[in-house]
This record gives sequence, C-alpha cells and structure tokens, in this order.
Amino acid sequence: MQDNSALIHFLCATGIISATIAAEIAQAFRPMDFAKDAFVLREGQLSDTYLFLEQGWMRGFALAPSGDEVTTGIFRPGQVVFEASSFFQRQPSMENIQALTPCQAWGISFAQLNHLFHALPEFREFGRSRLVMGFASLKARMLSMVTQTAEQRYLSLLQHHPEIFQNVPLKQIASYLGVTDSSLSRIRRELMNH
Amino acid sequence: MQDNSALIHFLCATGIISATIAAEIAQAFRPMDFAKDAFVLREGQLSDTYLFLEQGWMRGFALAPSGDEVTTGIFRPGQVVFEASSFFQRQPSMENIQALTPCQAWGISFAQLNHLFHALPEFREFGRSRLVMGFASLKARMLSMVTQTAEQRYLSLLQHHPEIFQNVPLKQIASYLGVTDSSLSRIRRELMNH
DNA sequence: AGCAATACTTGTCATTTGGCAAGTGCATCA
DNA sequence: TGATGCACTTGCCAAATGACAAGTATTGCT
Repeated sequence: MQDNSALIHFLCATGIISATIAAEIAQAFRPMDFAKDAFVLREGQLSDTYLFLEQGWMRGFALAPSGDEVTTGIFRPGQVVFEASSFFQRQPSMENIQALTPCQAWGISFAQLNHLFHALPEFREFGRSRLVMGFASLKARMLSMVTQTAEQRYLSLLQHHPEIFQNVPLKQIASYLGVTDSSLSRIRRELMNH
Repeated sequence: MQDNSALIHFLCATGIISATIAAEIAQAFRPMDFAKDAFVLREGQLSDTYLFLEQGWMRGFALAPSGDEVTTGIFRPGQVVFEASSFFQRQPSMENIQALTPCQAWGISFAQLNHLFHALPEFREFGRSRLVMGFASLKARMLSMVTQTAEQRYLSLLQHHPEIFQNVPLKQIASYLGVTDSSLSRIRRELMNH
C-alpha cells in the first residue's frame, strides 16, 4: 500500500471532511503513474477519472482550427486534474490532458465517485465546494482575458505561480496567456529593460 | 398570486424534478420586477439572490482598470441570473448586473435555496446540474476567446442568439466578444461586402 | 416639433500583434 | 563527440486593433 497522506491532507484541507472519513474516501482512490508526455486524456474521449495530482506537472490543451495547440490549463502538484465538462456531462472531451513531467497521482472513476457522494454527505459537500472553486477561478481567468493586457497576465502569473516557469515551456505558457510565443518573448524583453 | 408557470416549466425542464415538487419549490420564489437600467447587483455587494428571469434582458459587466465597462454576461428570458462566485463563496461580487429592459423575474435567497437543497434531494441535484451547465458554457466561452477570431465569435453569436442583437447595444456586445465597438463595426462592414 | 441623448459608423493614425524565418544556446543520445 | 531536436529569442514585414474624433441616424422626452 502506497502512502496516501498527501491525498488525505487534500481531502481535509477544506475543513468539510474529518480525518477519519478522509481516510475512508482515500482508500477508494488507486495510484496512477504517468510517464513524461503521456496522455491522461485525449480529445474525443470521456474524462472518466477524477485525478488528484500528487507529484509532477500536467497541462490541458485544445486544438485551434488552425491546428495550433492552445493551453487551457496548467496543473501543479496538489491539484485535481480532469475535464469537468466531459466528466460531469458524460460527453466526449474537447480537450487533451498530458503529463509534462513524470507524474504520481491518485484516481477514482466517475461511478465510484458518485457512489461515495451518495454515501457520504460530507464528501458530496466537498465535491460541490471544489466545483464552485473551479468555477470561480475560471471566471477570474475569463475576466483577466478581457480586462487585462497580456503583460499584466504574465506578471500576475509570475507573481502568484513562479514555479510554473520552471516546469512549463514558455510556448505553452504563452498560449495560456492568450498570445503567441514571440509576443511573450517581446513582453519579457520589454520587462528586462525596466 | 402571480402566474409562475414559466418558473415551474424551467424547474421541470431537466427532467430531474417532478411537476409536483417543482410547484412546491416555485412557491418559495417571490416575484421581483426591475425597471430598465435598474441594478440587480452592484460591484462590492453580495450576490444573495438566485434569480430566474421570466421576461426582459439583463447584462453582467465588470469595470476594467481603464474604467471601461466590460460585458461578462448577457441574460435573456428563461435564464438564471446571479453571480456564481459571489453567491456560492459568500464574497463581494466583482461584477455588476443591470436590467437592459423592464424585467419580470422570480427570486430566492441563498439561505432559502440552501434550505430547499437540504430538504429536497431532487432539487439539490437540479442545482448541481445547473452549476455544471454554467461551468461548461463558461469553458466553451473561454476556449472561443483563445481559439477563435472576434469575427468568428461574432458570427457564432449571430447564428445562435440573433435575438441578442435586437436587445443589447453593439457596444456592449463588442466588449462581450473581446473587442472595441469600432472594431466590431469594422467586422460588420467587412461581412456586408461579403 | 424641437432638443438632447444615445447608438452606430467611419476616418486617420499609432501601436500591437502575428507570421515567418533565422539564429543562439542547451540538452539528449548513439 | 557530433548530430539532432527543442526552447527561446529576434528581426522584418504585413495585418489587426485601439484611441480619438467627427459624423449620421435614431430614439426618447417635454
């Protein structure tokens, strides 16, 4: 049996779930490892696994009509990785999820998750809370796309999540910020010259 | 007692709630009218009312650092109007909501809604379903902002929701599409000349 | 009817951005 | 070690966009 204390800690973090229940829930997750560059989810597939990322980095991306890959999410250790639209609505995903580094994670299927939601009201409340948090952060990201310049979004990302820049290629960060890699490079150059 | 059949129909539409329960739930909503230009929610306030819009049009908007109003949502009859981040996380809203036309709506407070969620599992499931739908459409909108041109977003809006153009000023639609009103005007001119 | 406010368009110009191609530096691998 | 690939930057140019100001409808109001 692997050490699932990080998962238990994650479940307890909101304060909604007690340590005892968290341990019980954690037992339903199974360890899943991914090699660098492995796909966790491919466009067209159903996102059927709720994944807690314990170690490593992942990215979500979609294909633009032009064929370019557009980063839709960057996932660091301690975060949940799945495609919510596909997972909850039981529809094929329009996005891909790929490991950027070797990853250790804990996964649970949609069916098992629902079973636990049904059996454990605290966990259901936890799930609702996570969903709301995801919604809120997506709203914040959306807002930043229309109210801020790419430079401001870059600086904000640099300030709040500097580790991203040690783990994700700038090209992928650029499309996450809504610009091309050359534009991001220009933004960085300008910031160097104060 | 006003006719709340549209509200009941809305509650039944997902198939999760029976007509009987829907009628019971609908009784907890109270009718709320808004004059044209009235504010339903102001930045800094708590979004504490879950509002079903029966008649009329509303818009959500945020203030960019520049002072410009940026449209974050356009609401037509039959939709739910509230600021999810503020409502669920009990934090001051960063957005405003304003009636674009005279509006008839049905509202219920956060507390009452939670009370019903607790008492009626079907309604709780309905709420989760609505939340997921809202999440999914926000993701789709987010994706369109990075994968599509403003012209494509304009055409898509025109095709799927042509009524918007009869009810919302182009200037507000423009910022919803992520461009200025003059750029939108240019896009429209180009499309006229095939 | 006449005035004012608003909605929308248009022109001009400066700035930003993207596309493309080339160049540099670094790491990996046989 | 030499070759290959990748990450990142840079220069050049064309295209898109924004800021600003002015002009034209259109609407609403008294």
